[in-house]
Amino acid sequence: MILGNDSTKTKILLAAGPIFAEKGLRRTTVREICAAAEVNLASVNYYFHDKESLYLETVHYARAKQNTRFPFPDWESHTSPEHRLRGFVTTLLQRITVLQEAPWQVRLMMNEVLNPTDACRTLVQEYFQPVFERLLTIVDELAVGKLPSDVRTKLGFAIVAQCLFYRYSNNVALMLIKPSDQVHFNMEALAAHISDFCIVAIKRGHWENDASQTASGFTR
Amino acid sequence: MILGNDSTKTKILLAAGPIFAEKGLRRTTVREICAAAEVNLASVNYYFHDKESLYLETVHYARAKQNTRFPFPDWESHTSPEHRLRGFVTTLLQRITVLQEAPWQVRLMMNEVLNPTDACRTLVQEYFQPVFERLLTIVDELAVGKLPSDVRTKLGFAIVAQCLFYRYSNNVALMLIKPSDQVHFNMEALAAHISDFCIVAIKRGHWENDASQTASGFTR
DNA sequence: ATTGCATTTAAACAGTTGTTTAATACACTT
DNA sequence: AAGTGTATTAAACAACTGTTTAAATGCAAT
Repeated sequence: MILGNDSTKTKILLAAGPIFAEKGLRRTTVREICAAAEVNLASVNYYFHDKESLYLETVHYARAKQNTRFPFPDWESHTSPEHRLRGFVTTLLQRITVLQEAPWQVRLMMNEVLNPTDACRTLVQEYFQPVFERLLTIVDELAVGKLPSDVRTKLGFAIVAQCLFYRYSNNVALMLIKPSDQVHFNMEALAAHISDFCIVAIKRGHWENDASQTASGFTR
Repeated sequence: MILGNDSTKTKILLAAGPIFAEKGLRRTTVREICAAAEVNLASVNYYFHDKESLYLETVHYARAKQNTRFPFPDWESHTSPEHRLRGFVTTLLQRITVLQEAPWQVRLMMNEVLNPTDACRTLVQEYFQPVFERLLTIVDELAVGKLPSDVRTKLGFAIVAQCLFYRYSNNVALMLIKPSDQVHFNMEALAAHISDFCIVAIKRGHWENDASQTASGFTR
């Protein structure tokens, strides 16, 4: 069945997205969705069986949409890993940043990360996993030697963590930043800082062996 | 008024904490709290006026309690900043980690960070701010030169971000870690890795000037 | 025109929610 | 013993929830 943008089913789907994203599954009411979609109250149950099934379809729709927006750059082969990482971090920040009023698709997926429902597993497999693998290849190129599998993952997490921080903890972060400094926390500056921070750590750290480097290299 | 542990008011306060922490303000019901506290349904409104006021008092209580548990070590003056950072990261991870079944006080405060209510501002001022300042003094000692104010904050965020990641994104992280690697993601190993990662980046990076180091130092 | 079927609609249902009420029980003072 | 103020209780209230129902509507095929 091909659905036009004005069909009742798609009207519901499009209206439900932003509302679910803002208030989560539990706090949004079917009545609110139907009012926004300008359809009858019973339509949700008619087309989606129940509220939760509509939510699952909404998450699926959000993921599909977000794949085409802010695509990761397709670098030429001679691009340095430093440049690639900078591009990766920039794109990731663009996708998730709250500063520029993140689209509801992002909010929806973030909610899934923080408070997973049944939609979370496929979200990771089909959306996060490929992106993360891509990041890890950059990490491999940056590192001097071959990385142990777990260290590789930890380094990838370190990069992602810093990007996510400015989304999850944005409210608190703003309270901890001196007002006169807030100019320096725009997206470009943050992307540059995070990239530089991780590049230094990955290139200069000794990650080849599992053992901690603190015990050997640092004074107590 | 001095309240015994068996008074109705404290019974409510103690019962409400874990429930609010697990389900958030909206999804917990007054009936559930009263059942857990073994008090009458009307007692919440009698002692706390309404549900939200009880929630605010619960957050306040949680913050007060958490200050005494997992205290940050009081290092001797000759302790190296590397060692202090390791201790800081370890304590922070201990406080917030989900692996060891975080106490409800932590969950409650995390919920406030992600979905701030009126309780968030005082939480930051009286709890997060002092801890963060403490971290920044360690960062200052680690860095080679004097840090610009905004860079100082960014470096502090970098450390906090990596600790928070393993709490906020724990579910997703577990799906991205190879099963055979999961042994290496225990608390001690993570604390060591995060510390080492940040120590290398802070000590070896050139953070004195505002300008990005990528443009000058890295090849394209 | 009539049939058949998908869609839409208003209304009702059954359950849960936070809050209020009015009656009762209790401890303490006078 | 009577009075007073606090604490507790069961019940009810009013609003809101997701879902269901049964009737009405639209519309293409017969």
